[in-house]
Amino acid sequence: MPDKSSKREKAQQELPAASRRLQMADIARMAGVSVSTVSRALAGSQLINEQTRQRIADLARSLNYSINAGAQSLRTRQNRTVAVVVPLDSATRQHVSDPFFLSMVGSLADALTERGYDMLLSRVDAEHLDAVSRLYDTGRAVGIIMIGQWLHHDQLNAMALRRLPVVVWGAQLPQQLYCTVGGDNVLGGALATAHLLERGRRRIAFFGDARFPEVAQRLEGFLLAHQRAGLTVPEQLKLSVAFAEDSARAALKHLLDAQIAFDAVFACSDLLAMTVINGLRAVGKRVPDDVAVTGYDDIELARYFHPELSTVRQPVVDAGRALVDQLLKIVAGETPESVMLPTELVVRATS
Amino acid sequence: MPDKSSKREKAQQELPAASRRLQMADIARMAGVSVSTVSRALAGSQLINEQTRQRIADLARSLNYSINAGAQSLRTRQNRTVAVVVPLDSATRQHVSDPFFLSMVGSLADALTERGYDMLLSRVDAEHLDAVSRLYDTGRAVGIIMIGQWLHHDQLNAMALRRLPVVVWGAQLPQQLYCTVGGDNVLGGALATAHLLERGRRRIAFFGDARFPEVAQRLEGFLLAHQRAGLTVPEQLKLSVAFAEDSARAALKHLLDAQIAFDAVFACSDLLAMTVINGLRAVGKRVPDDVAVTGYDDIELARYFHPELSTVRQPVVDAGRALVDQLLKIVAGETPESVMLPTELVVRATS
DNA sequence: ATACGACTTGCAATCGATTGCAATATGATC
DNA sequence: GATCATATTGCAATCGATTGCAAGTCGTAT
Repeated sequence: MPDKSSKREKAQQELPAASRRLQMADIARMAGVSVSTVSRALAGSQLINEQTRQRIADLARSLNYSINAGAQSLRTRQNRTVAVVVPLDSATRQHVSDPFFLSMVGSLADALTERGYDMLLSRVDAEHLDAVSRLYDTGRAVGIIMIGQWLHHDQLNAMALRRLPVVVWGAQLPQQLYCTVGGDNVLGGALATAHLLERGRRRIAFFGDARFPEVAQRLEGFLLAHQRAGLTVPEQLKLSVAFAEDSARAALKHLLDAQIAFDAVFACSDLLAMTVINGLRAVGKRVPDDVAVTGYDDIELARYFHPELSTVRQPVVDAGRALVDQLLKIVAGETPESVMLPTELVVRATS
Repeated sequence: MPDKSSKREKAQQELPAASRRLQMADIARMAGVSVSTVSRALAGSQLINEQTRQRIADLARSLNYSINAGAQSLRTRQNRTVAVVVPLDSATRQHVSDPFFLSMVGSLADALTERGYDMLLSRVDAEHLDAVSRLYDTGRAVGIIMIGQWLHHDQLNAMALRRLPVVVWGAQLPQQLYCTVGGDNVLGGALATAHLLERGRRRIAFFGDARFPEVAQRLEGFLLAHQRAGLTVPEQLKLSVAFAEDSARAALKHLLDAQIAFDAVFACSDLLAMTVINGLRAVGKRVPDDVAVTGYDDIELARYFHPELSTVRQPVVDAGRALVDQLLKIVAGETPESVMLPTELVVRATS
């Protein structure tokens, strides 16, 4: 090759070949063919002679060569990466470490792996949720799965309007432009409540922060079950409790201090339920004899708890699959419906 | 522009501009400057007139434009993504769902976010661990963090030989070519054991699978503590227990059925410990009165357990930071030492 | 009026792959 | 032996950005 080379990009040439990342041109040179042929061979094109193809494939494998993802996706305009976003609460500066969300991440990782997708995991400040779109705008991911809609209904709608491929784990809301996958929270709330009522409990305290859509729906189910039983719920028993340990402890303390009678607690997460049970135990109340408690989520450790926790199961594995399925549909240009997954009550020992 | 255009790539032009992903050329056209200028403006180059820069930046922001990551990393040969790998056990076809690993993922996500890196999360079949290198070979990630070395010491060494930037959460081993970050397992094992001995326990059962390097070291500490106290451990009390619930249950059943006396259990994970405690309770043994139990990891739920679990804390947050730090050093061309993080005993109610 | 330097901006090559079309080799057909 | 269809392979443009160098503008000193 004559002096067509410029002195522009110099670093490359001077490095010892060994320490450079292998690229298609290297394979081509070693195989004595052109880059096009290597590209086609590795893509399994019919155009390439079977022997050549095999030879190139073997060579590439033996050298541990793999195609540069950036270059490939640049040229083909596609990639196989999905962004999963776990919003973190900047207000409390605390990381969303609820085991339920973590297990959802695990389930998503599996579902994506099954389908040959990679997962880009981001924690994003819930206040700057729009930063999420960057993951898509930069072409890093073909779509976004958000775990938890929290208080961000409007922002999510805005994102959907911008035509961002996004699916959200959460509740279905009226006026919702984005696709959600979630459990049947009304049913879940109703099931747990009806169960407690059936057990003869009449003063069931609700522990949850109804600003969150999912919790609001569970509250709705809670009230519905009472209504069906011809009962009304005193305001005192509807406690606004954040998904945080001290919040649950404070609420329990409030009930006890104010001497508000209650014989059951419907907690909106298993962690809340466990905190409540431990708090009750600390003041000498027995579970479920004095107070029955149900949780929500059915995290793995609910079975390990003592007494084993009665709870409403969220189908994490199905959820992971469904979230991925719906997202891929959106990516494929469809506009899939939101999905509501079946929810079931798991009665164990705390109720 | 004259007829220099070919009919090759046609899709692009015909699409309504709205549905196409915005690119630098669009911004350039709208701002009435060249692509180079936009590139420099967005990169904050001093070469660009401040007003122009501001104008372009505003335009880009208002249009929600962000630079295509693939093209950028192709050109600059760098990117800000780290792959985190959670091996999954293909033998049992079971997903590694231990809360400890999940919380490590969370901690890594935080540590990476702090440093402006994205996290690519993969679950990889432990049998085909070499697939991991693909994440690097394809240029998708600048380096790899493996959570758990399991039984793959040799494969990890091989990867290090291939000069893959990789850091592993696990134990330091002799002849180790890769960088690890881990707790002081020998110390951890010794601390818990010494504590149980101090409490007057003399027949402590060890629950763990010593094929795993970390567990082997905990066993070493376990034996060391006995030795220091002038005691020896009967073989019967060293039980090989996998990180799985049924395995723990079976081991406990074996102890009881064979009427092997024991007054304490040192379990190599909190999940194991909880399983043991529940099993003991099922047969009417009291914890810690009849049998004291300590776990390992100090997962968040250890505090929620009843009785609250005594355990050896693994510093998950520091671990995340350290793993990231070491990896970035490797990426920067250094060859950092392995890190051993401090380990402490947390005495709660089960011992 | 000319020249020179300081600022700004644009041109065009480049990153590592993919792919339409042209080019070549091979064998079959007449 | 010339022609043509078929099977393989290579050339060169392209994806969306970055960046060295050239070129342009403007003010001012000569």
